[in-house]
Amino acid sequence: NPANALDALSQEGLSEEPVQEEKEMVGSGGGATWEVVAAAERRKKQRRNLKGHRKVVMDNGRDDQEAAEDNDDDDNVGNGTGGGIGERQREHPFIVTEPGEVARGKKNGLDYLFHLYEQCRDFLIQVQNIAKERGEKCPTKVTNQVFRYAKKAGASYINKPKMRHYVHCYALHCLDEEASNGLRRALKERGENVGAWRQACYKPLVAIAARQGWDIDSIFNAHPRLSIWYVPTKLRQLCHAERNNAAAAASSSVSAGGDHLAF
Amino acid sequence: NPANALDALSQEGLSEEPVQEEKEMVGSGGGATWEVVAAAERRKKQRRNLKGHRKVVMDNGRDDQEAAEDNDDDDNVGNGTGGGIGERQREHPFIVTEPGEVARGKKNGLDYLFHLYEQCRDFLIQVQNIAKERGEKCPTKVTNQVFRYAKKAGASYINKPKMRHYVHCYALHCLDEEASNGLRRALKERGENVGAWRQACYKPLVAIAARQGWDIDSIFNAHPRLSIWYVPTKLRQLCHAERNNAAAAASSSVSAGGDHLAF
DNA sequence: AGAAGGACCAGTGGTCCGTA
DNA sequence: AGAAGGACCAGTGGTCCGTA
Repeated sequence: NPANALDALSQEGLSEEPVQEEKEMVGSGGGATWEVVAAAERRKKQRRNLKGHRKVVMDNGRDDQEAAEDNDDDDNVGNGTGGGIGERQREHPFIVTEPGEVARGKKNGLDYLFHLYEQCRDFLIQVQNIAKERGEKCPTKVTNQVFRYAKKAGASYINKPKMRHYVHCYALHCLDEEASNGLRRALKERGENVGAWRQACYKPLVAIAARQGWDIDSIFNAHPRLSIWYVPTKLRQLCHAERNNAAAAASSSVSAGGDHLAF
Repeated sequence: NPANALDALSQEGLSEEPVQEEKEMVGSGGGATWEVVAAAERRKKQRRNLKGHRKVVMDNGRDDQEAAEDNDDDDNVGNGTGGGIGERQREHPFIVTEPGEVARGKKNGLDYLFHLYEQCRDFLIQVQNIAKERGEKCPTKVTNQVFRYAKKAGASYINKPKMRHYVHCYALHCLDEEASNGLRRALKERGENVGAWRQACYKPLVAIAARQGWDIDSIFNAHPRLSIWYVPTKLRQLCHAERNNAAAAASSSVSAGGDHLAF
């Protein structure tokens, strides 16, 4: 039985491919299935490399176009970026905290991270209400439109790349809070960084999917707070790869050991 | 009580706006609500006019890129474009036919139109099955991907603008086949063209929506064959406008005549 | 004049990679 | 080295308008 896709998570960077190529990939433990994905990825990268370097557009002034709509009430309940007006700092990085623990220093904790997901949900509900009033198409997910709305409403600390990056961590928090809490305590104790915690969140999620017929989409959709988030690509790929591994294991145990039972 | 939005359907081209501007608009019967939409539309048109004329790219040869995948079984059950190989004609135009009636001459009938919707559904199901097998995102609606798949599978007579154009006609056929059949017979008897029939399909649909709390999205979603189609913009707008009219009528009858009953 | 559909365009989902 | 997020890009939903 080859290394399964989950174990491959801890092997990133060990492939023959340049390290950069394998980032966020599911790993090659599954064999042919993942070669296809990896090949598509390579082609994409190549296309990109044919183009010039990224344009850099900086505008240090305020965007006056919608300044009037800004809402300066900062209901950022994490440590945020402090009170510096007009400094436009980044948010403080996350650290692994236990449930209930407040991050000290220029850091934000994981309860704060999960709180951001709840805030996005509130913004979605507002966007939905406006759409319904106007008789317009009503989003069922947290879309670009919702992120734009959040920004206009003053929640400049919410952005799409960040929220998408940690969706599966929030999923575990929603689907099995006990497991999520345990994982946080364990990773904190080991002194791991946020990236390691984030990686570690995949495994219990795939285990949940295994118990529910591998249908990660319906698992997301069945949970009221989770259903508004797109299933992350990598989580979907992991579930698929593991389902194939499980099926292969089952069928080989039938053809090898199963004979004794069947006849 | 001003002309309601549905009656306004038969008034297209009577507005003070240039005729072209009002095409596919809901009508101005509703007042302020529709002024906003019309204004947005005008701005859009203006933006477009600032740009140059459309580029014209013609390639009269075959697109060899995916010729190998072509499927020459023509299961077009309508009159289609006949057997001319490599002629690349358009489909014959639709005419208003009664249920069961086959169009004669270079025309296609409405049963054939509805059959195209069923074919799209079959193509969607195939795309969904492939996506599930591969563990990829699985579309729930007839998307660009499905139209592309249909074309590759040889159904070159299916295209997005056509299918979107008549979605609400198919909706009526799904939701109230009796009413749909009656409308077809009536419009045929009056010698109306397809455009007139298409316009006439809106009214009974809005009446259905009225009976179901004006929620056209949930009406579509509740029907297994209809749920795979996006609700057409104009139908959504008509339902919204009529809901507002109905609410206004109800509230004015409360404030005017309702007094007698309430006190 | 009525109709079919190639082609366009604004804004999407997805995430890379220059930045701090 | 680890992380936050501006910015990019391929492919979408929507439908106009040059064409037959």
